[in-house]
Order: sequence, then C-alpha cells, then structure tokens
Amino acid sequence: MAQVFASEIDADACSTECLHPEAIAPLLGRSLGADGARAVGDLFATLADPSRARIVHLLAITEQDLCVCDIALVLGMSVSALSHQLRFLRERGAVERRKVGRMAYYRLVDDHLRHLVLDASTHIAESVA
Amino acid sequence: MAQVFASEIDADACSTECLHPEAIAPLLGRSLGADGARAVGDLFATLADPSRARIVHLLAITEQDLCVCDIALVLGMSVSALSHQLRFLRERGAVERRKVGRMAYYRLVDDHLRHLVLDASTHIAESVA
DNA sequence: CGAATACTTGAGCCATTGCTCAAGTATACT
DNA sequence: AGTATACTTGAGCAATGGCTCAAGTATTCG
Repeated sequence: MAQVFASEIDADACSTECLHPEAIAPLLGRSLGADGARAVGDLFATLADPSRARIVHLLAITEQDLCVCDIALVLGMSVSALSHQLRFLRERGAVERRKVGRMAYYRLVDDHLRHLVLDASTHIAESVA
Repeated sequence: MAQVFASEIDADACSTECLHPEAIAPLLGRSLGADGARAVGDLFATLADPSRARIVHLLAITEQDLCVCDIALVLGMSVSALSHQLRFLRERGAVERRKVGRMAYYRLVDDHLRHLVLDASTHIAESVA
C-alpha cells in the first residue's frame, strides 16, 4: 500500500504554548503528504467545474458513446469550449475517444468518476428537497 | 426529489447532419442543469485544492477537534493561509468551530465529505501501488 | 493598565482557468 | 481538385483562487 506520508515536522516552528502534543502525536505520520494531496486535488478538480460536471454526468448516464456535436447540443455549450474540456478529461484518463470518419465519440472510462458524479447529483437532489 | 433539468434545447443550433436524434432523445431531460452543475462543482471544489484536501483529510482521521495552531504544525502551513481555508470550509458548512478562550477548535461536520476524502485517498494509494 | 498570544481579515500579487475567436487538421462529398 | 463538415488547437482575455503581508480583534497574563 503506497501510503503517502507528510513531510517531516518542524517542531520548533510554533511558539510552543498552544500545542496539544497528545492530540497531534497520533496524527503525525498519517496526514496526507504533498503528493497525495495533489492527487486527491486533481481527482476532485475534474468535477469541480460546472461544465465538466455536466459533461461527466451526461456520459455517466449514457450507455453508448456520444459525438462532440451531440454533447454540445444537449448541454448547450460551444463546440470549442467542449473540445477543450474533453481534452482535459482525456489527458486525465477520465474519458476515451473513438474516431469514426470525421466524428469523435467520447465515453466515460473512469468508473470511480462515474460513481462520484452520480452519487453527488443524487445527494444534492435530496438535500435540496 | 428535486431533479434539476437542463435548460430547453435549441434544436436548430447545430448544423443538422452530425446529430444522432435517437441517441440524445432519451438524455434530453436528464442532463444536469445549471443549478445542479454548480452545486456539484461546489461540492467537489471543496476538495479540489491540495491544501483543503489535506485539512479535510486531517480532520477526517481525527476523533477530537483540533486548534488552528495544531493543524498548522501538522500540515506545515502558515496560520494565515490555514485560517483563510478554514473560513472557506466553514462558510460551506464543511467544518464547525468551537471557541475556547483565544483558541479555535475545528472539526469536520460533513460526513459526505469525510467519506469522499477517505475513499479518494485510499483509492489513490492503491492505484499508485 | 500594557504586552503577549491565538486567530481573523482585507489588500494586493501572481498563477491558474475557462472561455471566445480565429486558424488549423482531417475526413467526406461532388 | 475544391468545398464542406467535424473537430482540435493556440492565443489572448477576464475572472477566480490561494497565498503573503500587514493590520485588526479578542482573550490571557503580569
């Protein structure tokens, strides 16, 4: 298990009195390190933008793959903006492209992302009720 | 269930030929609308920054609440930067503050967020292996 | 009271980001 | 070949975000 540890603590950094050594001692090796935090941040950044959330959600509820033009129509986005975001998603391994003639069909390949976006949207729909 | 629907489709927007009406017809009412997308985006934006991911992760693995100074020490962040992020998290209902004298103790109150960050960090630790 | 501590907050800075616009590539049609 | 279609990409721009720095509040101590 590739646990990512925090960088070593600079114990003299703080002005002593406010610390609770007994509280933080058990946490010292377990906090997210810089690499892990960046990876977690990147994962959630994928869905942190409304446009990408809509794209990923749409692909998550679709059985077949969709061409850029269809996605643009359904979401009401410009083809250019969509293509930029699809590139972003593709570089992060979230979606895959299948080219047929001059069309490009995209589908969601990251199942973790599918569950995240579907859970989140139902969770939000409930809490708004 | 407060399902959020996409804005109505401007069917004439696209230059006809590339569309797959049979593919997009079943999707038309089910895509994430602007409000839902913003809500989903806000949820994931909470964890989309490495610093916030570390803060939320730390509070997620901690039973008791922690004072600002302790968090700053464990994460190696400046107190000011930390306070800004804690304010961000507090305004979104992710964490709560308990004041004792001149200290402020924070704890995670959003269980959805706790599961998200813990699932994500284990998921990432596995995939890095 | 005044000084120190623990935290908060506003201003400003630099980096990032999501978009539009214009141009570019690749495939299909005639 | 030439044009049209489907998508991609780079440049540039306005908006956002996270940080530092400095100042401010509130509580404690002497």
